[in-house]
Amino acid sequence: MANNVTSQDVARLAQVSQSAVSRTFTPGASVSDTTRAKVQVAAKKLGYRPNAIARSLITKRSRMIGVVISQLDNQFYPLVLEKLSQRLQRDGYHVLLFISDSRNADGVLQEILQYQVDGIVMASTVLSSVLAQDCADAGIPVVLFNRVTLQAANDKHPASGVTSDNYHGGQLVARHLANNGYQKIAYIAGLEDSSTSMERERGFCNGLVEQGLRCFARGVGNYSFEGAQNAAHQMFNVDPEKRPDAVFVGSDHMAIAVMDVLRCEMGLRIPQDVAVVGYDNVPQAAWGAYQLTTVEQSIEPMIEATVELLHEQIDSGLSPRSITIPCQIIERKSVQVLTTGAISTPIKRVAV
Amino acid sequence: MANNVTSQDVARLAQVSQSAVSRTFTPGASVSDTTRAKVQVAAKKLGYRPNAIARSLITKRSRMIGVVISQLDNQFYPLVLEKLSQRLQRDGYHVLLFISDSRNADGVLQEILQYQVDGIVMASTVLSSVLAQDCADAGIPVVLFNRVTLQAANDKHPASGVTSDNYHGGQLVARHLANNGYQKIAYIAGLEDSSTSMERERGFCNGLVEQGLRCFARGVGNYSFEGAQNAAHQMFNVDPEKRPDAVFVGSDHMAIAVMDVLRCEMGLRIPQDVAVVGYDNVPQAAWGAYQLTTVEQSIEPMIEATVELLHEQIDSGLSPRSITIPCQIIERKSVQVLTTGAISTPIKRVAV
DNA sequence: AATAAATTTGCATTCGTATGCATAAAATAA
DNA sequence: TTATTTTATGCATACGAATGCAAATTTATT
Repeated sequence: MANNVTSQDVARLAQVSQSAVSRTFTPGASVSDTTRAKVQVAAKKLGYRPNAIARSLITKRSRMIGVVISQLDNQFYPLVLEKLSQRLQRDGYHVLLFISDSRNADGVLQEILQYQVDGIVMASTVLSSVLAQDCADAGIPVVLFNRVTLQAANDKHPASGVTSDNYHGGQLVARHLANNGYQKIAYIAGLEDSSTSMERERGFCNGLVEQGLRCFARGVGNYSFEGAQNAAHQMFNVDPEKRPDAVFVGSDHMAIAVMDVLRCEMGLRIPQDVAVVGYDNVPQAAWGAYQLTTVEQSIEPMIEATVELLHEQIDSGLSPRSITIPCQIIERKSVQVLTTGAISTPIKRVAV
Repeated sequence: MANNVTSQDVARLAQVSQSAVSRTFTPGASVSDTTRAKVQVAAKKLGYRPNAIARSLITKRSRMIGVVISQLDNQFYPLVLEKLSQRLQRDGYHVLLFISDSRNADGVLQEILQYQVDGIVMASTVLSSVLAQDCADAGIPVVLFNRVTLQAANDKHPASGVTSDNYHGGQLVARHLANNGYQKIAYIAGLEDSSTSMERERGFCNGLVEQGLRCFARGVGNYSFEGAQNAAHQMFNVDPEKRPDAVFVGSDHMAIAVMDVLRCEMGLRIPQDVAVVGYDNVPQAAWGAYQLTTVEQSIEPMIEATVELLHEQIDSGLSPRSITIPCQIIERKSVQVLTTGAISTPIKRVAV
């Protein structure tokens, strides 16, 4: 923080008032061309750079958005962060980053609030929704990214939210697997209490029922690599006939862990022995070694919606609302596709 | 930015002066226990939260560190960001994030400077070192992460830097491959003008010479997935005898792209037909499908050094300096290891 | 109990910029 | 040319917290 030259200094050199300097750097303010020119010359000569801190103090706008995120090991989130940051930069906002972690969550969020951020994006499944509530109560616009507030009871200050259509995504997977003849279809959940995982599972199970099936087995991976490995072990370390012939995993990140366990540790072939479907469509899902069929969560429209909601609340003072982004299945090679034309009723799949 | 209650409000309610309120929230300031208690009660009642913006204005310390980063698709960088952010949070600093991208780099960096950050960490290979110079000239401590300033000429304001021992890393790879009997050893570079890629290549080539070999082929992947795929195509789409039997790739991210091309598109086996070695040791390198032998860049010590350098410059006003972190080879299964005991001279490897 | 020393406290000012208000200058209309 | 409107400019103040200084209070010393 070593920028010493102030608008006063520039004013002195340019022989104008400090107001004039301020006005040349404030878009839309009233300054004559001659004055502006004088100021700009002086400013350049001194290397003047307006002090955003001082500006924030008086305008009560910091032009900073607090972004709370975690699980950066799941490639989906770095990508979100990248796009979101670039998108906000385009609008002249900057990202004050906070990597959440169950321990310090509360404390550091308080610190973020001290920085008078104009809004907050919470893209952390781990974070309790109580914190989101705190911010909303403090009058700061909050947008939940990829998650949803659970408690509808205390709806005095609800938060905005953007999610993909998790229910429908799960449903699509159920149909896809059932339509391709799989019968013993399992689910590996993410975090038990996360809205994403719950919705995906609900859509998935209902989808199965719709196809005359039911969920054959269920594990929990907590959205972590290790969690998914454990779940895979538990689920597949059983008699072959009690083993699922397909598994829907709550995120690509976990699905890849599952595939590694299945192939490298248990010698199973994908998709011949087991089909695997993920969720997110992270770049790794397309990698040659995995070729994972998955449900795409389109980052761009989700970001776009997030920024729109932020603006609605910051600039227009509108009420919070939720936006759901449609999703679609991306078919790759981790599911074996029946070639016998259109199928209406499930067909018994036999060992290959 | 909707926190309306100020230290004045608290002072009024607690029946003390504004100074007293300020002092209760300033560690080490002189306040009696009774006053502090009164203030804390009032503050809690009003939901008071000190305004970090106002504080920064007067203390001339924003407690924000600007972090400039790019290539978040390469898992190494999200991990760096995560660790760095958490480490800075521990010290009461916050991260103002800037995703760089060749186009807007200059403009947005100026904006970051306006926010009076106390220091800047540049972890973007893409960014021109001119910008680093600009910051240093502005008197703001800069630490280059995983790169080094090229121009030693204008050493009036050098920047600090943290790198792994890239030269030695390259050398280790050369020895490892040569010692295991590989003879036609190639290199796929990252960005041609990045210090990391240059140093790794220099160490690698010298290491080969040391073993009586020379670099058999060379490609450029620019640290991108697509770049690496192209480089692999060019390098391996040739007569089998003109094909390398081992390739050192400038980053794991690229190495994985190369492996996919080699295996899925060209039907080559790793390590039987071609050995592959990467750099970084990202989590994916350990994934079952890749099992990539690589050079580890230890993130933790690199972050630790980065924070140390920042503190040196911010708090103690010391001069910039550079720190090099040692690295080591992590052996996995993408290189075939000779089992014939210790080897002093290169041994001709025959087709398996 | 009286004095000296140490600790609290409040007053007033400061940080760097934005902005309402009144005045001065320029542009337009009569 | 004069009157009227429009546009520029500077002055003074505000934003919210931190801090040097002096006065007031408490504590320690004799």
